[in-house]
Amino acid sequence: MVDFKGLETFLWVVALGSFKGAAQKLNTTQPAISHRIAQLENDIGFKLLTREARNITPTARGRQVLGYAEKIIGMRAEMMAALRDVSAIRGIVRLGVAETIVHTWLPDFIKEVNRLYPYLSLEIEVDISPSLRTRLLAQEIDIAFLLGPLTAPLLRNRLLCHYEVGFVASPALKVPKSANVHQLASFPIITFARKTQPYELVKSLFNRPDLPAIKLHASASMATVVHLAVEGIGVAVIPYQLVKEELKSRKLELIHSDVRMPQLSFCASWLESPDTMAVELVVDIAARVAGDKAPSG
Amino acid sequence: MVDFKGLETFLWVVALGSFKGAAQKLNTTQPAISHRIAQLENDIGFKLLTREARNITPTARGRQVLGYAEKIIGMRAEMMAALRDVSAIRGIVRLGVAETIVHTWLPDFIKEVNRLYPYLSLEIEVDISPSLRTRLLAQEIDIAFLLGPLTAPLLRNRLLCHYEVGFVASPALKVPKSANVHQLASFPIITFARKTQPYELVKSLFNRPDLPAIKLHASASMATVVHLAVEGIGVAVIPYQLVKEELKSRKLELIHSDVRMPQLSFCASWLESPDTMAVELVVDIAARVAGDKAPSG
DNA sequence: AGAGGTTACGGGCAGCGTAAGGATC
DNA sequence: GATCCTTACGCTGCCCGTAACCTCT
Repeated sequence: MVDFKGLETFLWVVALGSFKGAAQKLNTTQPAISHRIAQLENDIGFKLLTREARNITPTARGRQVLGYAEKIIGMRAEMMAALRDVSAIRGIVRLGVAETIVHTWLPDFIKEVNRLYPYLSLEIEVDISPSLRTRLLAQEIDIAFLLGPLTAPLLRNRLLCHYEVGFVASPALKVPKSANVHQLASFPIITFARKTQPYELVKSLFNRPDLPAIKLHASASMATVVHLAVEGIGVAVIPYQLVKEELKSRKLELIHSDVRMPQLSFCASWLESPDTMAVELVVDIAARVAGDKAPSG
Repeated sequence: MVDFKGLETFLWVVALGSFKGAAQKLNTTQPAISHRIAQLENDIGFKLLTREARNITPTARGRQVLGYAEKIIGMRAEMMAALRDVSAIRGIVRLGVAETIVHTWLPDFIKEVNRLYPYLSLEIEVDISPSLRTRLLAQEIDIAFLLGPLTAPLLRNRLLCHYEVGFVASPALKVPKSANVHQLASFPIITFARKTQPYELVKSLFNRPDLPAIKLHASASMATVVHLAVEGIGVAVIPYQLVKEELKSRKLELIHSDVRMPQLSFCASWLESPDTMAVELVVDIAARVAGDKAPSG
């Protein structure tokens, strides 16, 4: 079957008037050009070139093919150019982000978007996942990076990263390194804001008949959660990723426990619509950056 | 580099919504499709398909590529169709032919033209080569099949066939089977019309001080030449091809001689001009038919 | 004799098909 | 468990480059 290589070779042979010239232009050998043209002529079913000594000209059929070949090759070039034309990706994308992400890979993500699509602006707002969901469905934001995936009609999701959640506490708090649920329940628990997935999870985990009522501190600010934990106010339930520094500097330490905490999965979510080009490209970048930073953990 | 196969595969995967479907459609295996898409995505530099379970849809970039791919594949199909569209080859081609050809492969040629290009009409006139040349340059005919090649600016030639020329005579004439130039010169010589290449050739061959003046009969009609020879009027100088039948039925016989007769080369000649499509196609057929009929002899 | 196109031949690599793997319903 | 895409692997066949050949100036 006729292929791009054959057409391109044909174009150059005609343009340069010689096989040898085309061979140089295309960084190959004369026999290769000869072979490609022969193959093209076979595929098409007609001789395309008259090989009179020192004078290669296209035949009637060749001239006809020439026109099409130019269009076809041009179309491919145009396609590649259009795909790579970052200036075509412009405008504003309104992005809602859960705070965890702000503290992990959001800065890298923003840099990458600005690098790849300098004509694209990001408007970023940070909120808890449930709020983001509402704002997304109200079309007040274009994308949300939140705890997901969300289920709603026309809503598309893309998994971005998972974070392991666990108990951390200041060494000053003297929590046993390996604590069962009863031991943990005796400390105040500090975690995300009310209505968030982790908050509800923690609540349900400790809401057992055999456990005393626990003190549950909730904060919409991650920094506050960390700060309270470092100050020894209680045990924080938080993705490890957010307290890497504190763990390293021994301001906080990991508490092993028999409480099984599921991972937190973060998704990009957006509304399906005819032109979500910019949105999808932004999601692509998010997926890549998030994957690079935290390859599933 | 992006190739037709990749684009075509992509089109079918999107159209059918599955790799498996595309594999069946394209008579190959699912892994092959998977590989081609992966390759295409590599070449283009973006993911083109979202592989969510049971739901394959193009990405933003994929939709963009889709449009180009359709155009490109369509263009190729259009090209192939146009090249094969015999109804596009229509009109009248005025053809001038030397009589020798009329008696050899012209009927086959006409049949072939009519078969391949039923919408094309041939207007044929028969004349001696010098007249054809004049008429060609005057643009009164579009192509000439004549003794050539011709040299004139803008004139293009294509070799069609060669004919061996020799002496033939009726057995009744009692010409020695092997005759030297002196013996031959004692008989009347019958050949082509005045001003033609063979006539001039014969004249020059026998125009020697050591030879008597010869009787040279010239006829613009080949049939007349043959008839005169069969009737024993003289020795004919004629392409063997034209008297195959007479040689077989012993009405004429070959005379071997020390006179070296060069071959007659017949060419198609036509005037270069922007649209010589039909003309060139006709020449192609002539070259093929002449080659088949008389592969250089 | 030299330039340029074609043909012949051997090697490397891409692409295919089979088969196993993995994910989702 | 079934379905469908992906990955692994061995193989075939194509395409390329080297070299010899042919043709025309």
